[in-house]
Amino acid sequence: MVEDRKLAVLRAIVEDYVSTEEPVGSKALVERHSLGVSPATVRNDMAALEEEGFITQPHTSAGRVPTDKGYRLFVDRLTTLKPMSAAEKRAISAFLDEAVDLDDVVQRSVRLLAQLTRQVAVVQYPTLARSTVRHIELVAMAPTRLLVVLILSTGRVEQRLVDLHEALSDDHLAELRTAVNRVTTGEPISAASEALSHLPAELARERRVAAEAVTGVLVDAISDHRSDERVAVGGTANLARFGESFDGSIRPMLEALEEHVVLLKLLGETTSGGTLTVRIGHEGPYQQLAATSVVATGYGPADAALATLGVVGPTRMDYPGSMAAVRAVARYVSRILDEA
Amino acid sequence: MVEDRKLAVLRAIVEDYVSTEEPVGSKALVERHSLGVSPATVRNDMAALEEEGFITQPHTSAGRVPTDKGYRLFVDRLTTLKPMSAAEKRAISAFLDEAVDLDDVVQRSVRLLAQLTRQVAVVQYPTLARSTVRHIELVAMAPTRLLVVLILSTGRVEQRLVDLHEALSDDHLAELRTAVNRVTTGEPISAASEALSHLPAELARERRVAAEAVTGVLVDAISDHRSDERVAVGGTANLARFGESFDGSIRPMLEALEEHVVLLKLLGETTSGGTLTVRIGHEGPYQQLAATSVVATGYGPADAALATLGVVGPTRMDYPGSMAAVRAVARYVSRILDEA
DNA sequence: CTTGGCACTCAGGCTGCGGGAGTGCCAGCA
DNA sequence: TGCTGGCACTCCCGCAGCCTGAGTGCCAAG
Repeated sequence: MVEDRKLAVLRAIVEDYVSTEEPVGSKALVERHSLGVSPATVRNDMAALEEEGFITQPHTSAGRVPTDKGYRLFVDRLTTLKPMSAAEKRAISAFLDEAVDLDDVVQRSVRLLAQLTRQVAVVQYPTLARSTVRHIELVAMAPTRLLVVLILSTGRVEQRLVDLHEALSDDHLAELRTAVNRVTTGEPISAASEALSHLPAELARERRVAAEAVTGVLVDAISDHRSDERVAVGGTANLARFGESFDGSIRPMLEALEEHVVLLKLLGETTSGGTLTVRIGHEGPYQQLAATSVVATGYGPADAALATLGVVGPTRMDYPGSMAAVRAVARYVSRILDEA
Repeated sequence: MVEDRKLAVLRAIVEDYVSTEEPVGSKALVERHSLGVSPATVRNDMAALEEEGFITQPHTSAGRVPTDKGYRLFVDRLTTLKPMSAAEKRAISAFLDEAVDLDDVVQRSVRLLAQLTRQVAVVQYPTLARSTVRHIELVAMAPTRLLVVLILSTGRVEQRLVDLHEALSDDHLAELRTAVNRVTTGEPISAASEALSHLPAELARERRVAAEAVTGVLVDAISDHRSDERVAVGGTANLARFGESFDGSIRPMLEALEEHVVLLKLLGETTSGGTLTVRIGHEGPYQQLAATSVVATGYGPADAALATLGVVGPTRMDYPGSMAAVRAVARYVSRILDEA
């Protein structure tokens, strides 16, 4: 009973602090939330909550502010993430449906997420690791020059130019094309890579050199994890709104947003299934970003997430809203990718 | 003679102000620059410069600060942009040479430019408008589903899925592939688009439906100027360094960086040939960004620039350095694109 | 045209002083 | 045992005033 009220008080503190950005006092609390008790009672509860480390005072005679531990409790036990309204759902769905290709899907998602949450949004491009090869195309650009196009199941397209030592006839080219597609189509990229590297040995000697050049570049493109590190970022302008929420400077934040590797680490392990990950302040891997929280989730087919998307903001952020938005966007994106 | 000294004073003011970010007074000036005259003399010159509108005082009894007009004069007449050092050149060249594809070139350029200038760098992706069609590939993904891949001379690759109403035999597919390539290869995209839209009419009736679907999607992809609006942005973290250089808030700046259309307008008309464009403060199209300057130039083949790249920063920026860096990067990027 | 001298101005840092929001504690009451 | 009103206490914050120092404009002399 008393415990329940203490939690209600904590919830009220978090909500008020998030919306006003100012330490919240006992009097203001009872006025704005109908707790049914007097300020004095609330003060007692607050003292207890402070004792337990959920809230703190910036200085004597100031109101209380949630600690990271307080936010954690709030997120774990006090949050019911309100579902998106029907109108919002329609808007999301309509906006994402207009996307013409993978790039566009990612761009749109990041914009959408930034707008919905009014925070900085981050969307990782679908990882290569889980995709399968859809098709490989070889195009002769010049007698000794080939364009190699690699198309993956996620819609990602990689292309490379290959210079050959000697000209390749159309027939040999067709043969090679058939061969590489035969061993790779439908395969996950790891298997494809494996198969490709064995391929030249199976061919007649005179084609082997050309084949090696082509498979070499393909293996290279496949194992090039550059694209695993790609992320799209949006809503940076929202940082300005927070001004001093990040104790002092938004600099570390801006730096993190530039370093995609850092961002990915922030987003954390990609979780599959609808699991939302919430990292609050110091829980994250970077000292510099102790005033920063992350709400993220994986997206892609239910059983095997392709990548992660989420929002990054000050610890004093609207968790229920952000969580709902992140989950909703992840769902819609997953669906879109599934259809394509 | 006197005029010359006045200009020297202006230059000194700009240089000092840029490096210290503080209004510069007559005494400090003669100490740091060997002007060979006394502070009193400098004061007279300053009064004249202020009269003419090149400098201003934030308030009485403060030092002087250059006005936009002052920067303009500095850039137009007082700047000798020092060439990059040999080491810098090598570094630039080496870094850009590692790029594997167009995307990578752009990404690397933007990073490089941001590092060299310690400002926010912006690189526009090569426009479609001036590119020619290199190849079109049609790949059957399923009996009634085609993947259409459009490869342009700049290295850009667009891909679209097309659903057909009825299955297309391999022969017909090959025929169609030959046909679309015949009328488009090597053509600039405007001509290619034109040619494609006439193509179906030339074909036998039973192939026309499929052809229309394919050419339709191609024309669509070609005339889709989405990609003309694409830009890469880097070095945002440098904004933090400037803190209050943008009178008050970096917000408008952050917003501009998100809106690619705005950014492109900021960069301005793409100029061909080595011409550097410098926009200072209010000269730009946006009221909001009156404290912002842009140094930009076109890149691509000497006669026909493909797109623009540059840096964006506070009006109090290092113009000679930025200009040199922008020019150098533009040159190297042009060369790389030429080779590819 | 330059220079040293001089009086003047004013932003910014420092100090001191309430006001007010908020707290902790305590005694009384249900 | 838990809630409540009262009360003394703390201390941030905003405001007013002071003062210093950098910087200026003007002037008369070289």
